Amino acid sequence: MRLKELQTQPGHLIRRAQQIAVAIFIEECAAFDLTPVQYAAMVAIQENEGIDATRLSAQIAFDRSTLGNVLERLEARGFVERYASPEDKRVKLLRLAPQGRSVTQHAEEAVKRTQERILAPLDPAKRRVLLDLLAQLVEVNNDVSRVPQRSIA
Amino acid sequence: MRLKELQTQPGHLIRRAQQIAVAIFIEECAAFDLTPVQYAAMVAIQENEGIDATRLSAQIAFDRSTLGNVLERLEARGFVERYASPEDKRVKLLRLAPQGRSVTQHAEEAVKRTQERILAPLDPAKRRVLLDLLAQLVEVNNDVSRVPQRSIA
DNA sequence: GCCAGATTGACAGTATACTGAAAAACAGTA
DNA sequence: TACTGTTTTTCAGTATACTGTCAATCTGGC
Repeated sequence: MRLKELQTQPGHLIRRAQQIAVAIFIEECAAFDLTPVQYAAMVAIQENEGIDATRLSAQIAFDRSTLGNVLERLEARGFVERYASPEDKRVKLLRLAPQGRSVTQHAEEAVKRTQERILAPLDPAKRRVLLDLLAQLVEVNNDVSRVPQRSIA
Repeated sequence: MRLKELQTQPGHLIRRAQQIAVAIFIEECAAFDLTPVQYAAMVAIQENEGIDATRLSAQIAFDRSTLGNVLERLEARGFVERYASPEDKRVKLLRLAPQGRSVTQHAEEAVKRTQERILAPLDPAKRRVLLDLLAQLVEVNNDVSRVPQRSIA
């Protein structure tokens, strides 16, 4: 395949879009030193206090192993607390520490700006179309990536 | 922000799409043990024999540090050769080894299948729209990510 | 010819993202 | 109760992706 052709393929365009989306996020959230993944994890934990890591990974579509490292860093920074489940000794439950709640709240504006900047090149009608198409693509292919889908109790 | 809302934002959808696109690529190209990045690098080197790593990184929108590691692995597998430039002692030039040419050629069908599978959830009209919108988004935001744009001689 | 600034490749460090394996703990059944 | 199979976490290993830094080298202006 020619390079020119490869650059018009969905794989390449999606990879570039991801690079750009992350770069904008890091830029906007520099004051909080947060990554997209860390922010999503904290939002999900806040809404599901006492969730365990496996179920959390399904909620935000992370690889389970990756999430372990993310949580370790968030715990080290005092944003997330892990505590043993009283019912199941294998499980560690998750909740936001006060600092984590504070950071998540203060970063919200920056996250909103991030999402706007990602779509800025498109007019409003096209933005809706793009989000709609991406949502379809992700939903139908949902079971392709390793992310667990099962038992989101 | 609510988790439900976050999951409809471009950042999340693009990240999921990237996870899915890579997973499909790895699956389709399992016989060749190639990643999307490695394949793109070899296609670009094949078309630009004697290119150096910095210019290559601009062609395929890689971070230069990342590309160094990718090339190291490709060289170790005997797919790519690095040789000193006769004109500039700082520079190492790149070319495909015979094995690299062979693998690139044989993987082409699998790569095409990959791109089709990524877009499979959408009907042909929507596929064109999605690719068009992503291309716009990527082009306008091209200078956001760290990837070098300059001096694509 | 010489020097200041730029370029190139390499390196160390951090953060996703995945595979595969292992140990601990659990649940259901015989 | 003992056994089997599953679940949960953790670990080691690999591959992008980025930041920042460094030494070697090149280039342009003097």
